[in-house]
Amino acid sequence: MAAELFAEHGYRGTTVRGIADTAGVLSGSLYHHFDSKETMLDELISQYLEDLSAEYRRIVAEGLDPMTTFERLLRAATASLASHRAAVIVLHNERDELARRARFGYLKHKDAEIRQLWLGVIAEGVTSGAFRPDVDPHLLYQVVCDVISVAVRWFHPGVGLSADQLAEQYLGILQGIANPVHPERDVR
Amino acid sequence: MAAELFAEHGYRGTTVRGIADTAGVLSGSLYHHFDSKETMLDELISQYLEDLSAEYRRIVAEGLDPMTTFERLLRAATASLASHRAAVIVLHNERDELARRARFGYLKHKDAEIRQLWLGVIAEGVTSGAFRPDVDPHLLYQVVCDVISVAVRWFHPGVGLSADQLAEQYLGILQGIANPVHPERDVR
Amino acid sequence: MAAELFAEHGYRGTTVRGIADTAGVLSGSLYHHFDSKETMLDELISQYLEDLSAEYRRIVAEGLDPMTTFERLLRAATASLASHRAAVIVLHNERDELARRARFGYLKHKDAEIRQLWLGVIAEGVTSGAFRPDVDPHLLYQVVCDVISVAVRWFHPGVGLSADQLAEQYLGILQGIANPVHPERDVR
Amino acid sequence: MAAELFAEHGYRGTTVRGIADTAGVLSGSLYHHFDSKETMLDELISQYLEDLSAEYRRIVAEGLDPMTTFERLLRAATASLASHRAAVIVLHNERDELARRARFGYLKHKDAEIRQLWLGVIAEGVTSGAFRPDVDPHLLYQVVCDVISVAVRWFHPGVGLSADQLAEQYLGILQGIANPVHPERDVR
DNA sequence: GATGAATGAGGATTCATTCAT
DNA sequence: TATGAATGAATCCTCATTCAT
Repeated sequence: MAAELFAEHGYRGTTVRGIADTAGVLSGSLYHHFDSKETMLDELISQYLEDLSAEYRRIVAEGLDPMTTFERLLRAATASLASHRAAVIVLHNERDELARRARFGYLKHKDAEIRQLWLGVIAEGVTSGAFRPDVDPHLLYQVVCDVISVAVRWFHPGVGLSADQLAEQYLGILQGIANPVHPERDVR
Repeated sequence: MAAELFAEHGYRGTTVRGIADTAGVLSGSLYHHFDSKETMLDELISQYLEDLSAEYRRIVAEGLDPMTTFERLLRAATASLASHRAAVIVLHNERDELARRARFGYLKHKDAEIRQLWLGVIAEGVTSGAFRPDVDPHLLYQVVCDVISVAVRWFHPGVGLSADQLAEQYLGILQGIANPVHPERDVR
Repeated sequence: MAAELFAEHGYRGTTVRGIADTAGVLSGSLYHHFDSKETMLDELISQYLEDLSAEYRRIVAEGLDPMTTFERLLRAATASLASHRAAVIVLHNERDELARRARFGYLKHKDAEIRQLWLGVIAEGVTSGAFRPDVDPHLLYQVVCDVISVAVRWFHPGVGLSADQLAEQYLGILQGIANPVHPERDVR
Repeated sequence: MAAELFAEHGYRGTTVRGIADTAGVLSGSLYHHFDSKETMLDELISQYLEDLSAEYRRIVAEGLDPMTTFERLLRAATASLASHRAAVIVLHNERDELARRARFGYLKHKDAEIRQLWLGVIAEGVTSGAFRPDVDPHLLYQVVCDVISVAVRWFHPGVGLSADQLAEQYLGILQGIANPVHPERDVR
């Protein structure tokens, strides 16, 4: 309930009274369930990051080849746009602001963890010759992150593309990363 | 001065007093120069959109082939990340909120104008065979927009990549849009 | 509480903090009970006009002769100086200012309604011969309004004249409106 | 220039910048001509009271009979509605507020002076039998004051009644004060 | 004399949070 | 657990006044 409001109006733009109204109670009553407005935000975001990184670890643990793993990670990422839509929006919008608060120090660590995971896959792809040798892993990761997190603004599961179709479109556009002289050139 | 604060803390998160402090005056003094906090935001954004769309029109008016025009548009876009950094950030973060206010009704019109301009170039590229026939112009435009506007969060002109180098990296990653059977395949 | 302050210092001259102080709370607390300072003013004035015009309609509905009806209206008017003292003062002082605001558009309509009611009684008095034939109904109504609304500045119920005695004094002074050749000349 | 604004929007409702705009200068420039906003108000009001009481004294000094003197005073009063329109409005609206400030202590004295002058004429009228014996001089004076000062709200010299015609209308309505058994009954 | 930027004390309003009932 | 009145700090904005140019 708070999640959707945070997503739509921003954390600052959402009032506790607004959340209470949406929940059908009075604002004072919310404080029997939450310590503070900030706690609601924290639960939303930490839950999302926990789910996402768990899914990523699961995929990598399968030990498939780099291109396939990359593809699965991308599908997991687009899937999260549907399953954790509000959290993705909020985190994207408020990340900088939150990073300044001690309470959200875990953002940096989770970020680093997830980044390492992707970078490992990409680096392996370059090393193994599956990706073009001139792909900059950091930039590629950045672009993937950007494209995913920002897509949440116009991507509506159930309308138009599905999460998987979106992933496939991205893979198509990203054809450029595959090594043209590599035997399994087509990303899909 | 207000621009950087809006970019860093968001419109809501920026106080008029904070702007005044940054400018080295008292908060009341700002009102000699601006009607309101909202006016400062408006000037920042409308100026940026004016500059950007003027540059885009200039490029299209040159009448070069679609792939070259696309490349130039992309370079202009990344260049704006340096020249209008704060405005890009603010617009990206506040667009939804602002779109609800009558005063910022022009956002919708400017958006549509710029979108038409890009879509025209992409469509021409597909028609002429320069781009792959299965490129979805709307999705490609969306991805370009997303990638550019979100890159502003980590792209710092003067540190690492230049704006032009960033554009080239993007073009590399976007190789996939070029038609492999087309004589002039390489994007660059 | 706000009413007395509006009456004494004017709407502009009354601060929300002043109202809160008088009520023994902090200024923010008032906003649990009122949307805004303007709303407090609105409630005060609209309630008064509602009460007054209801009383006037009741009197006219009795269908008594014009001079008696006129007298009763005048008594109702002076009575309102006691029962709605603050509202009368505020409305008198702020009318012009308020009439410019859309929210108080009803002032014009209520004014017209009450004016029509009085003019009807006066006109009937002139037609029936109870009032002097050269009485100008509009001017007479204006004078009555003026005298009543301005009397609120020095008239204090419980000190000196009662509201009814004030009405009688006015009727005495207004003897001039009665038709000297009419059988029931004395106003009282 | 300030006078009309004070009259139209009230003292508090008039800004120094507004006065300056009307005068075609910038607000800072006004302070070469006036100490303060309050001084502008003071000059307006004290000038008016000076002119009015001088005129009243001149009339009384003629030594005519009470009814004629009363009539002349009334004409002088209505004439002031045209000649000192803004001042009449402002004084009427702000009197209570001003009376609390030391600077405007002279208001009380001028008021008392003018009141004594009218009361003397009325009392002489009652004593001499020109006025009805049951006329309450204080109330009559009050009514005259009220009617005059409040008429300024709807009376516009040059439109409809002239100041003199207004005085005559009032005299007609006030017929009731004349002693019916007195030889010179008609007020006019 | 005029300018216009700057002052600084307020003013109305918002809102997360508390707490007695 | 829910209520809703109260808090109090913070916010945007206004405006009479000053003063260097």
